[in-house]
Amino acid sequence: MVSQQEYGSQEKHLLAVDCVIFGYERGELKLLLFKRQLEPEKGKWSLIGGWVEPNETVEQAAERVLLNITGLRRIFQDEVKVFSAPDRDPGGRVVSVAFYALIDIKSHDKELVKQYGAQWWPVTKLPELIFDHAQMANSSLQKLREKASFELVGADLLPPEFTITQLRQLYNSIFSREFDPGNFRKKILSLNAVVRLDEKDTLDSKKGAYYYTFKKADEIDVSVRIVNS
Amino acid sequence: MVSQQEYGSQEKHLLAVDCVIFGYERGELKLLLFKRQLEPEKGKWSLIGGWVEPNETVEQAAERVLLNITGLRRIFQDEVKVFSAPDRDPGGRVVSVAFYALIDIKSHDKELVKQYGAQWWPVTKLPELIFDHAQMANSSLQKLREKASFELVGADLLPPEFTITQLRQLYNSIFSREFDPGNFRKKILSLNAVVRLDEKDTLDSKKGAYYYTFKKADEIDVSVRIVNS
DNA sequence: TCAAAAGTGTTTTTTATACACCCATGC
DNA sequence: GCATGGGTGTATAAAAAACACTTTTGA
Repeated sequence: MVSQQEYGSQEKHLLAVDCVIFGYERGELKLLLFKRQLEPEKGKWSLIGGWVEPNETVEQAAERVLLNITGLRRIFQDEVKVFSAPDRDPGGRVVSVAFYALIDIKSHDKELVKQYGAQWWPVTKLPELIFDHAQMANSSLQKLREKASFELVGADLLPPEFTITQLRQLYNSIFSREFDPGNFRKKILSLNAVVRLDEKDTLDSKKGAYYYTFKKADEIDVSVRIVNS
Repeated sequence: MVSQQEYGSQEKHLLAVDCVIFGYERGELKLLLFKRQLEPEKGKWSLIGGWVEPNETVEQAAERVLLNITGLRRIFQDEVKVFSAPDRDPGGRVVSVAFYALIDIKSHDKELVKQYGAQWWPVTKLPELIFDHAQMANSSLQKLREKASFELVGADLLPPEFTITQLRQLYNSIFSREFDPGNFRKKILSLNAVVRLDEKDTLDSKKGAYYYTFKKADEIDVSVRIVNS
C-alpha cells in the first residue's frame, strides 16, 4: 500500500509559497513584482516568495510574506495551486504553493516595497518572469475572475470610499471588458452590499458621484452572481 | 528578503498526496475509503494517500496512487487544497495535497480494491475519518459541485452509455436535491454535449429510455451553466 | 452651450421554473 | 386498465442585456 512506508524513510522536499499580489491603481489591475536577489536568475522579475517553516501552515507562510512586504495584516489571500514540476526551479527541487492576495495599493507600506526593489506592473503588460511564475500569475487572474463573478471583490482592492463608477472600472480591468454603466450600477445596488454616503467625488466627473462603502461581511446577502459567462 | 536565504539551509518537509475518490453506484454518490494499515490510528478509515517522490509532480503522485488502487489510467483528477496544519498528522509533520478523482465504479479493478481492505461509502453516510480527512472529503464535494455546475460531469462517473434519467439521478445525488425531470432533460439536450443512440434501456422503465453517450471534449460547447445557486 | 459622466427608466431577449399532458409498456 | 417512468409542450416568472433619456456642471 502506497502509504504503508515508514515516515522516516521518506524523501523530504523544500516547500515554499509564492504570492501573486494584486492591486488596483489609476484604472488598472496591477501585480507587485520583484527583482530576484539570489541566484539562479538573479536580477530578473519574479513573484515574492518564502520558505514554509516547520511549525506553520502554508497559509501562515503566505501571511508572513505579505506582512513583510506590505506591512499589512489580514490581507485577503487564497490558495491557487501547487507548482511541483521537478525542474521548475533550476536551483533545486522546490515545491511551491501559489497564493493570490488583494490589497489596496494606497494603504500599503511604500517604503518596504521600495526596499525590496519591487514595482507594480499592469497585468496586461507584465515583464518576463522567472521559472513558472507567469503560470502562477495566469492561474491567479483566473481565480480572481471566478471570485469576482460570485462576490464583490472591491472591498480589498479599492479605498474604503469609492464610487460605483470606480467599482465598475475595477471590474472592467479584472475582466478586460466594458460593463454597461447603467446595468452594472443596478446590479451592484440590487446586491444590497454597499451603502451610499453623503459625500460626492468631484474629481472624476463634473456632476459629482456619490461615494459608497461596503457593508460588513455579515450584513451582506450570500452568493449572488455578479458576472455571467 | 524572505526568499534570500540559501536553499541549503532550509528545513525540508514530508510531502504527501491524499485522494478523494468519487464513484457512483445505485443512485448514490460514493467515496472509496481505506482501513489505515500503519500507525498512528491504524485500523481506522481514511482516504488513500502516498508520498510525493523527488522526481515527480504532485499530480503524478496522485495518478500513481490512483493507478495502484484502481488499475485505471487517465482518471479525471483535480487538486483541491493543501493541508498543512503542523499537527495534522500525529505521526509527524506531513504536508498533504488533497486531490479528488472521478471514476466509473464498474470499470475499476475490484480485486485491487479488495486487497487494500477498501470499501465504497455513500457520501451521505461516511464513517469517522482520521486526521483532517473529513475536511478533505468536504472540500472535495464542494469542488465537485462547482465543477458539475459549469460542465457535465457524467463522463467520468457513469458507464459509457447512460440514460438522461441516470444522469439526472447522478446530479440529484451530487447536489442532494431533486431536479425536475422535464427541465433537466431540456437543459442537458440544449448543451449539445450528448448523442442519442438507437438502443434503449428497459431495466429502469417499462417504456424504455434511450441511451446516450458523451461527445468528445473538443466537440462540446464551452462553459454553459448547468446548475444555479 | 456642450461634452461627459451620473443616474434612472423602458424594452427586448433570454433563461429558469413550474407543471400539464401524452406515450409506451409490463404487470 | 392503470401505475410508472419517458418524453414533449406551454405558461409564467425572473434575470440579463441593450439602450434611451434626463441631470448636473466645469470648461
